[in-house]
Amino acid sequence: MTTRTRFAPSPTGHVHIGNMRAAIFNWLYARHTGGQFLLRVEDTDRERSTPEAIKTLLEAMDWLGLNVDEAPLYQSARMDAHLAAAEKLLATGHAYKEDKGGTGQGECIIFKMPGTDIEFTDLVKGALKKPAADMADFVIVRSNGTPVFHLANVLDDIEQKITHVIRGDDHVENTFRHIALYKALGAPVPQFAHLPMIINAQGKPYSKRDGDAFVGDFQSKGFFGDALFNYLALLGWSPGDEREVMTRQEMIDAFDLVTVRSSPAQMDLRKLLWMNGEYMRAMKPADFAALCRKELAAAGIGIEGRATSPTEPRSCETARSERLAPPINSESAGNAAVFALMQERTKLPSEIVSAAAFFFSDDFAYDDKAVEKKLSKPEVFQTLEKIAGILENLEKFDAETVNKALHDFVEQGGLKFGDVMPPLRIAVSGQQSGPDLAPVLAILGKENVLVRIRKTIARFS
RNA sequence: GACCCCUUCGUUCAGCGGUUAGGACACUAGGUUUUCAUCCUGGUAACACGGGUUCGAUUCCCGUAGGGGUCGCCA
Repeated sequence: MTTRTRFAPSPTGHVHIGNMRAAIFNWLYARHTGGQFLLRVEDTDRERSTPEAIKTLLEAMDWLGLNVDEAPLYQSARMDAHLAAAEKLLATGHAYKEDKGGTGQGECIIFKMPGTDIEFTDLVKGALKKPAADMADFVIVRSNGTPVFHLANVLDDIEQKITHVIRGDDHVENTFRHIALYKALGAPVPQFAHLPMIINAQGKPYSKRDGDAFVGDFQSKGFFGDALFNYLALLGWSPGDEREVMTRQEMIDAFDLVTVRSSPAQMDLRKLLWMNGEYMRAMKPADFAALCRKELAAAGIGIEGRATSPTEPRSCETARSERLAPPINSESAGNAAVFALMQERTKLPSEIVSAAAFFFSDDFAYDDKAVEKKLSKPEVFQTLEKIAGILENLEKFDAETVNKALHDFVEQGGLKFGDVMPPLRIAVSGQQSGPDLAPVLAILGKENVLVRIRKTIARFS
């Protein structure tokens, strides 16, 4: 018998990270066992289950690569079947009608617990047992005629032939009731695996106020679906060895439910960030370049020529002449060099713009603190002037040549690197930190570097 | 309150009767670098507590404490 797992969320417009981890474990288990992974949309709450909410859900799954093997089952379409089953339970004596609480709202249908102890072996928590005395009968159809979660959930799992119910810890108590339902319905009881919750630093369920709690939050911040998947898979599970950054296939191969931990786990956004950086570095240069282009374009920075600033049209010749020399040439080699420099030091796409914009725009902003700290003494400007002179006379302007020229300058002048490099970096980039300076200068090109140095001198001396 | 579950470095995952208790993130000290980041080499840091069982417990059992979950005509 092939395994069939499912993700059964109720669409609310947001997909909680804890829910998504349950989906990931379901997916991983189905793939590991060569079975099927299904989706059931529990959309009986018509208020919240809007088309947009369902779309959000589907997009989140798609983003994380959680492909399903069959068309989703929409619970709202199953009401007749649920009600019919309730009638059957009534007919077989497993349920009865009652005006519970005597509210006068009419009779609801109540499932009669069998009166025996119920036990099952949870795949992650082990043997679990509940005595008959601790379990009360429960409502399966409301007095308004609508089915309750327990009935609908079990019936749909039967309909979808689910063999392994992998879900959140908060459902363990329900499981005893569900097992009784399966038996009364004459259906085989599936295996259960209850996942511990994701908690915050206070040990409470991780929620929105603890930080990013929804899949969409991570997506919009630029995290990769694969990185989040990888991180979440490792929250409560490990392959048994010391691998952490793993491919999908490696995770599928190593996954198992019995090795899932049964204690709650806390989100560590810093480790997620680190992992995202690992995925960033593992990207193909071409893919990373495409990402850079996208980010820069979104920030209004054209990388094939001058900066494109919507507020500053550059058609006027006068305005043009006042601007700096053109930024680096638009040859793809130049861009590729920038991207290569960035790929080594970026963890989130959003960092690209702030760190690399100066390559493409002569309108880069100066870091006030850096200026105050490094460009305050008069002699700094003399030094910059000298450097400009030296660079201007260089025949070649590749990183190696530039690097040697700068080293020679420092040594012959009896200076310290700290007196020379930081001001120069600020002059050409506005920032006090960044990639190796020589390659940066080489990429910018001699003309740009000279103009930027002189503009800096003019502005701050 | 009742019932159930959980408890190894700050976080996370290993360990499944005998280990110098390991890896990763974070932190930190050096190295590399003009700087930040990357990278390399180190370091700090944990078995909640008390009883058993055993030649021997982080590992097994029982308590205690702490934390969490569930007790709806919500899902």
